[in-house]
Amino acid sequence: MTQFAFTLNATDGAARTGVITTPRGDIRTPAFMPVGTAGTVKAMFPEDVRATGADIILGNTYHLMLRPGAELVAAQGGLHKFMNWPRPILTDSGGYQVMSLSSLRKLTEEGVSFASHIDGSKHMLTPERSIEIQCLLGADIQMQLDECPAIPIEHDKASASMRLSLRWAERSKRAFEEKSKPGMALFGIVQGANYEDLRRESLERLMEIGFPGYSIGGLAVGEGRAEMFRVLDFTTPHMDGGRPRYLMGVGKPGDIVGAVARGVDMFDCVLPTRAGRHGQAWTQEGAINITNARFADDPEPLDPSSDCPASRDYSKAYLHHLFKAGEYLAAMLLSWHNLHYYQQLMAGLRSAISAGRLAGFIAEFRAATGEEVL
RNA sequence: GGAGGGGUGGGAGAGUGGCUAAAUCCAGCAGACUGUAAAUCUGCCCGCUUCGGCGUACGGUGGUUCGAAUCCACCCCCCUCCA
Repeated sequence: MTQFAFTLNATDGAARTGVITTPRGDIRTPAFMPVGTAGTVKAMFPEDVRATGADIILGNTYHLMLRPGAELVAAQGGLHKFMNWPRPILTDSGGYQVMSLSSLRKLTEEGVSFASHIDGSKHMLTPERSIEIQCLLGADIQMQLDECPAIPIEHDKASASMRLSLRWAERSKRAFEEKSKPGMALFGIVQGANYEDLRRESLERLMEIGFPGYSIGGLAVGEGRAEMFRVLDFTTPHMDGGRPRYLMGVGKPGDIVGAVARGVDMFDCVLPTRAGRHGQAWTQEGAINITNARFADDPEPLDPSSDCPASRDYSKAYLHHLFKAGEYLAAMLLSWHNLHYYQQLMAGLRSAISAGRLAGFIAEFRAATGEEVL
């Protein structure tokens, strides 16, 4: 049986391209992973997600725990079968909800106690329970439970939070060794806000514990692009070069390009789907909002040269109309287009790194989109 | 012809003497969204503005009053019922 493994194929400066192999299929890196929190990449059919070029998608421990329940998903044959996505799935541990649902939870050494945002019922998420749920779901790549604090945060608070996440990393690994099946992988998550000493301490301790991949958490949480890149600059050079590096929750296209240049291999973000549902589309010329009045009579598609039907076969005027009319197809087409744009961007990055021309690729990206990649 | 009801900002529709440039919803115009409580949220939405304000406004005209979308008179228009 295929085990979890990471193979580097080429590097260009700090940037790398390679393949993560898993029993459910390969993941080409740098990889963008669409987010399918509640067992669906919103407004997308799984086959269309695949057609955009996605090798792996995300699921979420907290949301699937509440509804429909991890045991139910397991009884239905696991998340892959349940949602008809046979390829790799990475699950977040619920750590992000520690931040996004901070008003609905209590944090203790033991874990996080959530009051369900759906019905108020109480749910205790410990590192052990989070891993148990991720194993019940059948996630191929799992995340340790962590605390994801927003930036800015004082050094002493960031330090205490990071050390809690480290203790949870150890507990998560023990639970994973007990519950997981062959071929599954557990990633540790580097925390420490925007403090170099804390990021270094977190990383060194995690590498002592030992994981098959390392996530960088707690970024894109209010610090801004330049500060995020500054944190990456003093973090990725110290990471295990033989393991995949996953920048959690990132990001905008320019964020991804800059992070790839700094040696990150994996990304996930709700932006292409969420912003797509809200009318924002990324194009070769940068981001546009299709609901703007200027597109009402624009007969051009988002990208006539694309091989994505959503980008190629529908005019901006039609997409504009669908949004104005509140039609479901509006969200579907723009989610599809954006996911395709992101996957094309990743494919472009991979081939540029393979060819040793990443700098040129970035220069072209900056010139075309006006994005500051720094 | 008679009786009754009503005319408020692009639309619907509150408001019956000062707290009203006028609730609320919709439409419109922009913006935001980063390990998804999001098909969501925020701002603008009479004109001008140096964003502090200023000027005009609730069918029309004329009154009452310190003050009127709100009270009075007449006129115009719409709806319902009766003939």
